[in-house]
Amino acid sequence: MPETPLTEKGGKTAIMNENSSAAEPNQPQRYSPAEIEPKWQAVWDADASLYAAEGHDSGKPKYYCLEMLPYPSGALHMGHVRNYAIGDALARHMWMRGYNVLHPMGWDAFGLPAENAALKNGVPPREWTFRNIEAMKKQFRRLGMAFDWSNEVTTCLPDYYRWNQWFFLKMFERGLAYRKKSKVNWCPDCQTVLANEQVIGGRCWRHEDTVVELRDLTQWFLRITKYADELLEGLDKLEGWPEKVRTMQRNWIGRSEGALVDFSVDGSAETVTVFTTRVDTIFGATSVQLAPEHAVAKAFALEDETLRGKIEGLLVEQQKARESDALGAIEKHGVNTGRFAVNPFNGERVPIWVANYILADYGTGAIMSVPAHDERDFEFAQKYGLPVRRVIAAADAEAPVLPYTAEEDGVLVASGEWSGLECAAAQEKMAAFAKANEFGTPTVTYRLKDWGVSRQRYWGTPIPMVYCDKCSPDEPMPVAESELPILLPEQIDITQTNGSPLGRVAEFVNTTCPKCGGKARRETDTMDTFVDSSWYFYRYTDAKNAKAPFDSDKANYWFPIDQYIGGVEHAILHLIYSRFWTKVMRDLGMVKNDEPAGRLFTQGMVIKDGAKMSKSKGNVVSPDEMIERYGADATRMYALFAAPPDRDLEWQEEGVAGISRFLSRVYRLVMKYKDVSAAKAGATNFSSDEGRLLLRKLHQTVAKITDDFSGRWHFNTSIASIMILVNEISAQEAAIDAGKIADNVVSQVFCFLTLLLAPFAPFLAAELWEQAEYAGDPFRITWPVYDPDLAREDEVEIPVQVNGKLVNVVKVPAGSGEAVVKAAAIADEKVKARVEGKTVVKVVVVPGKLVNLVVK
RNA sequence: GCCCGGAUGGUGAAAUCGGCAGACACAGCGGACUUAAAAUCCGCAGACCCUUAUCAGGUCGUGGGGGUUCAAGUCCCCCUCCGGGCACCA
Repeated sequence: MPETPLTEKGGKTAIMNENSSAAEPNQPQRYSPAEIEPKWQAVWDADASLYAAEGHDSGKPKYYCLEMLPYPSGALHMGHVRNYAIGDALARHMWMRGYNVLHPMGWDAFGLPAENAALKNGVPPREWTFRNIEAMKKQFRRLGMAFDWSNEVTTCLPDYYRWNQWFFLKMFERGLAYRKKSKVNWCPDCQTVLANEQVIGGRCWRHEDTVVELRDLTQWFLRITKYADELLEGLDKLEGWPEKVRTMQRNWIGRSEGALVDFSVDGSAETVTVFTTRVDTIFGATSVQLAPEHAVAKAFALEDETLRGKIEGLLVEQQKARESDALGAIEKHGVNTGRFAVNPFNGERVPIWVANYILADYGTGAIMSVPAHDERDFEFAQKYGLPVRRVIAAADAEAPVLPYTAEEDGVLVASGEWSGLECAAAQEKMAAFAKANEFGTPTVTYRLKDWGVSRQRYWGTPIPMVYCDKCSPDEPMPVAESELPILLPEQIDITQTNGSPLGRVAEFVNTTCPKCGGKARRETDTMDTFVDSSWYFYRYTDAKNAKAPFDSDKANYWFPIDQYIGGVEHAILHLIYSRFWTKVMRDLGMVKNDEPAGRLFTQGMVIKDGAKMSKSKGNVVSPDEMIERYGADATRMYALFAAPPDRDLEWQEEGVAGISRFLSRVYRLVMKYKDVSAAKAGATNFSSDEGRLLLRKLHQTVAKITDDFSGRWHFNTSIASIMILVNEISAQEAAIDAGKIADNVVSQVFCFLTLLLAPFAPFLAAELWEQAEYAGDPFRITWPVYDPDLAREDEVEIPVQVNGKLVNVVKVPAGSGEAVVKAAAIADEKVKARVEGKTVVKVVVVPGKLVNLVVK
């Protein structure tokens, strides 16, 4: 290849001017992602086995690298690009490190947008969904994502959702799936019920502006609360998960230890059971407060028309506050029922009130009010003139005695036989006493509620239950396992929006009773789509299994997921459901692991002009546009370079252009020296200082990037270090041209450079690998091995400080001991000048780091 | 109110274990090449002061205040602001 400066510069200019890449002979080609990328895309697409996971007998250690599966909305957005660029770099790196990698992809394909699109455009949901899947798969391929498509999972296919139904039946058998009437969240936009986890700040998770209503409906629930303690305790062991996510889940589960205490209702057979975390303050209880919906409150209301009206008023206030997410700010109102409850500890009669701030669905829906030691109770007591009675001594005897003491800890007073006990001890003993005397018990409550999975929508998994008119019209009966899948009818009219669309499909609804063979109706609600995503990653290990959700041996080989990557928006939703599902599957004997993922990484958002990209803000940057202009390699590499992966990333197109320029420089350099491959990456010899320098920088870069992959994941600095290496190569270009650097050094430099680039810019790496005629597939070649001897510096620069201020930098041989470093520092002219006329009090020498002279 | 993050040049950021603050880029400025522009290549670049054509030198500087230390972006205490989660949860 001709290497005259003339052709290098002049030739290149000419080509750029003509905007043509069809280089004339003797003229170097320029970097053209538009040509390289489709070429390699075709090669990779042609061989489905290329990124397929190997069998259990591969002899390699396994590595399950997983990114959260996308919803097929129609097009990938930058958040996807970032998410999958991180996962793909990791997967490719692990392949290169010799692991058997599972890196699958699928589609979270059920859901409301498909129905909405159908309503809007008249396209059947299935057609809309598959059209989108095709478009997005194309984008994935364009981006060069190394997914194992042989294990693709599409949740809206009967092959998949039949197992949702199967799991549902298993859960029903074990009492983990049940039906009950309760207050549920209703999104008027979605026209369906939502789980608690899908209500964020009182609003729908899909409709930020839509306030969720509460409705009384009979719904299917999954008993996630059975696992509440295990879900909570398991968090302590999930050290590979972000602390933030663990905290969010802890808050969500909301475990609270306390006691139940029965107050009998004076002159009635009724009992009011209160939940309290502070049973030690019970001698300070001056009233009992009931939620407006409490059964006892309702019973009182039946006897008293006026009271009923007032209680209903309180309920309305509470519901309004709930719906507008203003429960915390509600003005406390209450009504005295005129009835009394008896405190079982001291036999005292205290008035029973109904209050608007007491929630029916937390604890028992009833509390004992202790105004002296609870701020809310104090506020209420002040308003209605209820007595305030202190039962915990002030820590400071000198402290003025205020009505509301706020003491939370100390010694009990005015509490009968319990006086003198420390609060903590009293809590334990009093709860035990209550239990022994059968008027209470220690207990634990949770904020976590069972997972409501019924959706009054069409595009989802049919719930495999039937109701027989004859046998038991209100009792659901499971369909036989052999009947599965209960197919979702495809040709249906969904233009009516009220009620479950399936209810209008006679051929779906009408069936026969599994018990009596008579007429029966199918359940017409479908399952929450979060059911689909709760176990999809197990299906990836055995996606074509027609006899079971997956083979246990296969799942046990791959699980737990070694690295799971996705957005933090699923910290509670998807990630708590999947943990639950894994525990259920474990208890069914299907898997051995307790947790689905050993390590979780939540990447930051992609923002533009300081705000999350959204259509309404008009700040959306399309990945296609970026690929069009700069190529897929530059686009994904920028997504990794612009910020560390866990932080938000501000998208700046100039930055993508910068990465593209960098890749052009790499391309030019590798192409220029590709013929210096005679020696290939063999033994190294130091023919010159320049060669040694270059080799040192190379091995330092290998060390740095290898380290980043194994823990820190600061790929922005990995890429920066490749840039530094390339800058060094550029700086040594003249030396290479002058023959001062041995061919085998040059060869190793370019060979390793290509490999280091491979996880970040796979298309370019593949092209350069081929151009330089290196052997094998670069993505299966061993990751470059760092040689500490080559990476070691001969000389190090040691900053010298005087009284902590930098004065100069001295050079000493690497590994110099304290005495040498100190001598060099003291001998330095600048240091001498600074120290002159003063006394050196102390010399701090940190070998390899710095010297600090303390002078007076 | 409680809990978890975060704040570093014009911008994105780096500094991994307490040891040269600002690596690497983007934008900018200057230069080379060019009739010219684009592209490319080379160089400059925290703020301020002194000098002032330089060369060189000095002071300050990682949201604010205090502390520990020979040495603090990093550790400790207090505070401000921003993002996120939970919230009359008894």
